[in-house]
Amino acid sequence: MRITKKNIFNQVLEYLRKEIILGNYLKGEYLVEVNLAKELNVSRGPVREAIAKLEAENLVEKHSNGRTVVKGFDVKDIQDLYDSRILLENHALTQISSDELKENENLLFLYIDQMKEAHEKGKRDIEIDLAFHGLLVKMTKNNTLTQLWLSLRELFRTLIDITSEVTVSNQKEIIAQHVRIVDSLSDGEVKEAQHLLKAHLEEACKYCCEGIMINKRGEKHVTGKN
Amino acid sequence: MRITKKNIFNQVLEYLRKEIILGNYLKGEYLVEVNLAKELNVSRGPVREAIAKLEAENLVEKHSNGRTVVKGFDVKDIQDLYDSRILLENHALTQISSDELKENENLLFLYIDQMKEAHEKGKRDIEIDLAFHGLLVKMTKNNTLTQLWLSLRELFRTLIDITSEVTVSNQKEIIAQHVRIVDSLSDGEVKEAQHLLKAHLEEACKYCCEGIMINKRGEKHVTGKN
DNA sequence: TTAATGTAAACTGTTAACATTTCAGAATAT
DNA sequence: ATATTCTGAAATGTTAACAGTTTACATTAA
Repeated sequence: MRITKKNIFNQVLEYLRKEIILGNYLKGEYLVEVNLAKELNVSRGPVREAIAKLEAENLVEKHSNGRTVVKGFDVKDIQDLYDSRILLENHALTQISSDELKENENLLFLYIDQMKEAHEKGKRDIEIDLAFHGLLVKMTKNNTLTQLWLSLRELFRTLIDITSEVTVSNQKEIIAQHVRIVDSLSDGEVKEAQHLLKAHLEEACKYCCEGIMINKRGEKHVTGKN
Repeated sequence: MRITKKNIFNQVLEYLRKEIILGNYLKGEYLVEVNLAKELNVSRGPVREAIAKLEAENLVEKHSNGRTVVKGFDVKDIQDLYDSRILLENHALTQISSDELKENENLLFLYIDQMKEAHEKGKRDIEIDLAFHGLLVKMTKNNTLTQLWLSLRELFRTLIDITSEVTVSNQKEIIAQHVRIVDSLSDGEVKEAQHLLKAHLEEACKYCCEGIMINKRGEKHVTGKN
């Protein structure tokens, strides 16, 4: 990996997150700060910070003796992630006040327009997609709910990033689904919006699993030796 | 605060978490690594780590310039926390297989017995209480759901710890509610279990809000000056 | 007076070194 | 042979110093 001088911690984090998801670090493998620091030509500080974040993302586990072991990542984990995201976002839909919706409707449609724009250029704009879904949660005004959603955000960003070659094709349908969700919400049809959102995310999950399978390195359980 | 030689990072974290919740650091106030390090007689490393965790707990916010500002904590935040916990745990109840339940029923009742034991000694065992609720979530086998719940755990531990003088009185009722929840689950009455769990946590929330109000320092909005 | 510019202090990001704990294997005793 | 104790290596926890950026404020120009 090429590490530039600034924001070292973030670069290390993104590198490790991607490698674990892709299976280049295997379940049971130890992450040793000194070794990683040497490999990546950085000091232990940023590596330590990155590992702490990976722990919060459930990709590694810190033992009581301080050592860090990779938890691995497979299709089941993707499904768990999407299941939980469906739970959070569908709950969010029930908690949005009509005032709050009115205030943010324009922004929701702006995001939709920006996705259309990107799609016309043959691109997929992950950030805007996540901003759209994030706004649905933010509109609840529930700080904890928002925080929980945000704690999954980077993981989804990486997942979508890795699998974008699979998902870029059905961008048009994704955008249409976003429109339908907002329309249902505006009409006060919360149940309908929930149904649409669930289907939307389940489809995304399906494509994501496919995309990961394609890119993932072959599984092989490693018994924990450094 | 007295800082002992080992596990400095954790001590700093718990100190800061408690202080922010109690309102001894106010909304808008800056957390400066160098100052905190001097105040607590430790180096910046552990302080940095602690601040990163506080950020994940939504108690502070890191600006793009790197500076850390306290987000504050009030009754609304407690309600958000409990609302989200109800969401996670009630969803968990729907996802527990009967096999999984059979396997863990004994452990659930063990926790209940341990709470009874503590109660007979006039104590309240926070850890066991949290272990009980945590097991409900773990039984879903959904890694993400479990992780989300765990990310709230320390915050709840601190909250319950601060407010334990209020909640220790109704320990007996809390234990009885735990029993009823497990019984409903065992009978396959998931809806009933959800209803009981929701009421259980809403009551806990109420007592927690009371307890915090008693212990909290008077609010005063500080405009962000170091 | 207001805006622009320069500068020292304050603060974070990063690195490197020191301290302590944990681990693995050799040496010893039973 | 098996168990136990010792010892050095390896890894984490912590500290301290360095580098770069941002902030705050004084100075200058319009």
